[in-house]
Amino acid sequence: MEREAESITETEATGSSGLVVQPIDANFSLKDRIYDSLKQAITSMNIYAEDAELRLDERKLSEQLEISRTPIREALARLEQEGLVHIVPRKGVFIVRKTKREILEMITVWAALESMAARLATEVASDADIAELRTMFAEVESEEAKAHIDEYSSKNIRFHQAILKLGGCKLIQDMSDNLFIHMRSIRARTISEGDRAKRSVIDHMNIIEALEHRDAELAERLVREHSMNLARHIEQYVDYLD
Amino acid sequence: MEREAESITETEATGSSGLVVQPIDANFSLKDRIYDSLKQAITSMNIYAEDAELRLDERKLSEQLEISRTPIREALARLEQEGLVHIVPRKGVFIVRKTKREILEMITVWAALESMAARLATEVASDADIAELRTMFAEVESEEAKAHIDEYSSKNIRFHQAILKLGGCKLIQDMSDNLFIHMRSIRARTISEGDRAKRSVIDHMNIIEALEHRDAELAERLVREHSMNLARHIEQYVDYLD
DNA sequence: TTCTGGTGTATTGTATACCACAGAGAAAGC
DNA sequence: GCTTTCTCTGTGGTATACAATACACCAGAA
Repeated sequence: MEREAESITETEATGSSGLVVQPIDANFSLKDRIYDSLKQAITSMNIYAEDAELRLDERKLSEQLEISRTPIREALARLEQEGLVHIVPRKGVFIVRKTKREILEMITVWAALESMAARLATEVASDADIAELRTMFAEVESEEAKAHIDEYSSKNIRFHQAILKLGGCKLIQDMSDNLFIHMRSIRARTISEGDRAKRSVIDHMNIIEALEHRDAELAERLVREHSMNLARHIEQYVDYLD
Repeated sequence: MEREAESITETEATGSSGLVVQPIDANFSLKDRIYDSLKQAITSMNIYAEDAELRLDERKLSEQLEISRTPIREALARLEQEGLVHIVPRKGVFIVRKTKREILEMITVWAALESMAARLATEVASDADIAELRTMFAEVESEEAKAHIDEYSSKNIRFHQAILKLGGCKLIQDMSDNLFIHMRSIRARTISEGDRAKRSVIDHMNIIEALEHRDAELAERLVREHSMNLARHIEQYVDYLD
């Protein structure tokens, strides 16, 4: 009993008022939180701006976050593996600017994944799920969101994510999400150009109809061509990359 | 200026005028070498064996490799991001055993990527490159490699990698390589079952012909169905996973 | 003045010490 | 003899100290 008292006083001095539930930070280590935090920070900044600061300073980060460099370095190692940053030995950590070619390749992969998802969706998705696409579609089109680029762009992405989800393949979703992260910063600047928004709406409608008719070939083709059109558009008109 | 850069081909512009000492090993830090080493070690072991040791001990590794734990931990962080290992806080580092469902999803993604590569190949690959497939095909079929599972399997993979390469999309190649790493340990055990090897050879020949005829639709479909057949086969007959 | 060489500083790479927690085994109580 | 609890050990998590190197700046000589 005395030993009990001793050990308690030593370890849990802080939360002594009955029933302090603190399971919170148990499952997540610093490394994970820093990873999420950095990823969030990187993806939300415009890395293609002229004055963008692409260098990450470990020491500065450790001071800001009030932790040591070790977990930061592990988080950075993960980010490098994911392709968001590039670590140059003895030089520093730099946020990666994707080249135009890399962007185009990401869109190509995206086209491959989403068209496969659409194909799968014609087999496994429920009628109700497909019907929901129409609701989402109505939202995107009706709200004049086309005027508000940001909003339109994000709803547009959500439409595509919905299709990816309908395929029922978790891996496709995850890989696509990762691609979207890299493309997010440029999508807003491309979707609004020309009459692409209008054509995009038509494409979406056709895709929905193909899914409703359970036409695997057509759904796959429409999704693929829709994405590849974006690639062609970027190839022709975008030149702020590189 | 950028246009200038674009016109220049991506060849390595090493100034080849006398006294090229060494491009230098300075680009590789311990962390990178450990990463490669561990990846190599993990992919070459049979992680589905009953007695497989799935636990990785940081300290033991540091003693074996005669370096400190820090770079090892960074390498492990990268491997975790890649999905090869799973780090459980305060418990340990474990090599990931893919579930049957995950394997099937990887094959699905692979089908999506390779069928897209085949489609692209019909547009961008040179006749010579496609012709080379026949050479490779002959090797695979003739050498009675079918008896030697390992050899046949590796050549089989190389055939598919060749198609992926013909598409000219670097990202597709990289992502597929990553998928192959995860699948390598199970491919050898599936490819030989039943008369799959024979059917596989026929499929390959048909794919080559479709590419030669520049038939994008057919090439894409054949590649996709070839992969999805593997998925169906595994779904039905493989039960040593989970 | 300019070029070369060195030194100093800042920053990353690596090693090591310490901490917190999980799990097993031992010890004690029933 | 069984259960429970405690302690001990081993492991990963974090902090920090030290080493190596890249870059900038400065000094001296041509």
